[in-house]
Amino acid sequence: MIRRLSQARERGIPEATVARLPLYLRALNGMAERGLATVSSEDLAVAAGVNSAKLRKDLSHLGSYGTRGVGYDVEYLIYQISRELGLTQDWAVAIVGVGNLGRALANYGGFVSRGFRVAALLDADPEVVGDRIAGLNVEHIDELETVIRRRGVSIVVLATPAAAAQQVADRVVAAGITSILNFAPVVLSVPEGVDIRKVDLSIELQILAFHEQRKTDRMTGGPAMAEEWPEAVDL
Amino acid sequence: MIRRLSQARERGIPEATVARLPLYLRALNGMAERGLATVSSEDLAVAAGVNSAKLRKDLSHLGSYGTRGVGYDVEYLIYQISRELGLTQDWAVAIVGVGNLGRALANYGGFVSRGFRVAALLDADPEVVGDRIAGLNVEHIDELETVIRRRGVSIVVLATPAAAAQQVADRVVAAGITSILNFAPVVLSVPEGVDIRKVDLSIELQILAFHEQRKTDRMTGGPAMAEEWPEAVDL
DNA sequence: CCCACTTTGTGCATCGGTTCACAAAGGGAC
DNA sequence: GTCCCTTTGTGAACCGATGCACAAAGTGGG
Repeated sequence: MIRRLSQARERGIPEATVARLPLYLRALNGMAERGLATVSSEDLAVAAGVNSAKLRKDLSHLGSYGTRGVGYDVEYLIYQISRELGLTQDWAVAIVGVGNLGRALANYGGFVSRGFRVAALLDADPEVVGDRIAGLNVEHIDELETVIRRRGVSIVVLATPAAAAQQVADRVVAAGITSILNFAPVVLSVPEGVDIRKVDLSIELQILAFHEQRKTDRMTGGPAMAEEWPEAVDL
Repeated sequence: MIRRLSQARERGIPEATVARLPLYLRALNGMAERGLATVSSEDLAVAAGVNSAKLRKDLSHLGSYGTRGVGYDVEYLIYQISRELGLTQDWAVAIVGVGNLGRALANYGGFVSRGFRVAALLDADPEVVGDRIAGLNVEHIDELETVIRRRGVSIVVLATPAAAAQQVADRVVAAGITSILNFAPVVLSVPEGVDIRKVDLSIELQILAFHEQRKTDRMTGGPAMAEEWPEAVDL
């Protein structure tokens, strides 16, 4: 018996591929809205901003969903990617920390794109507890464990000050959460098995600055070449 | 003549290393505040959440700044990394799009950590133009080119709706900007030589969902294994 | 001055990811 | 049915990044 499906599906999609699937999904949704029925790897690759060989290899990790000579069925591919990413179920998300950023996240519409639902907002500041934001009541951080349990929260977004993040992380992990999106500028330490993704504005800016500096250096003929430590520290 | 410095500094720090330098810098700043004079690669690596061999290799790309048997001088290393990242000069940043997110960014203190200064806020909505946010006047997007030129803006943060992002990107590029931090959920197309970094909440959540699903699948004995396309589309 | 100990810097093996380039597969015309 | 055209799926070469493991370099004690 020749197994036609799932030659490459014995559990294990490369991390780099997983990170691109949401991109493909977004491009596909745009195409579906514009009424396209099928799309070639070339066109989809352009829309997603990657090269077509990479796109095909990525999709091949999910299964063999294209038709040679034709391309991919847009709706079908949307379904397959959504399923693979786990977006056919809906995920209850709790946001901890309702400062400027937390508020922005709560109100961010596209964030509830598909599959995600903000189920709770929590904060430690009695000043904001009770406020109504994006149709939700802000609850006190003391309710954290209860809220997670009662509302089936499985993903927590940390938008707290840096100083509070580790402490909150410990509590949500203790409450059984294994997926955290961290906006606080700290390195969180969590037990194995807990996934953390980090978004850090400051780091992104610094990376840009590095490249920007290099670009302007090039124009002005390189850096001062022997820019030394201001004090008299000789190597 | 044996060149003692810059064996490995002939222009070209790996991208992966650049992305970690800000992490090291943050950890080092914390240590400097606590009064530490020197630090070993092992300790710094733990603080930054990486492994020590990687840390040493990263630092070796900047030069040979450690002392065997001792470690690294905290202040000196802070200076070297800052210089390499271009943080010894200050960068004027403009934020375009003053919705919830733009506001949060403008107010985000740690963002002006060192070297960055929000020099302008711009928006297309006459409703918000003129508002005072984080000590700055919100200006109309028509002023974009003027503001960039007059205030020496070299990094632009896009926090506009998805639909407006490409158009704004075209304008800032035309105005000479080559570094963009994009928060809008679109793939921007820009000429070669322009650096774009993208922050996308929705994508991060989807990646988390993927892993979360996999974890729960494992517990319940794998996915339904032959979960098919709902309609009668036979492969 | 010498020895024991610490810690850096790096050569090397390895791994994961990207890209090329092409055989295999399907569609459509005649 | 046959031929030609399009497009997928993938083997294989390549490239950058990671991690091990150790020699080289420095410190401090006696």
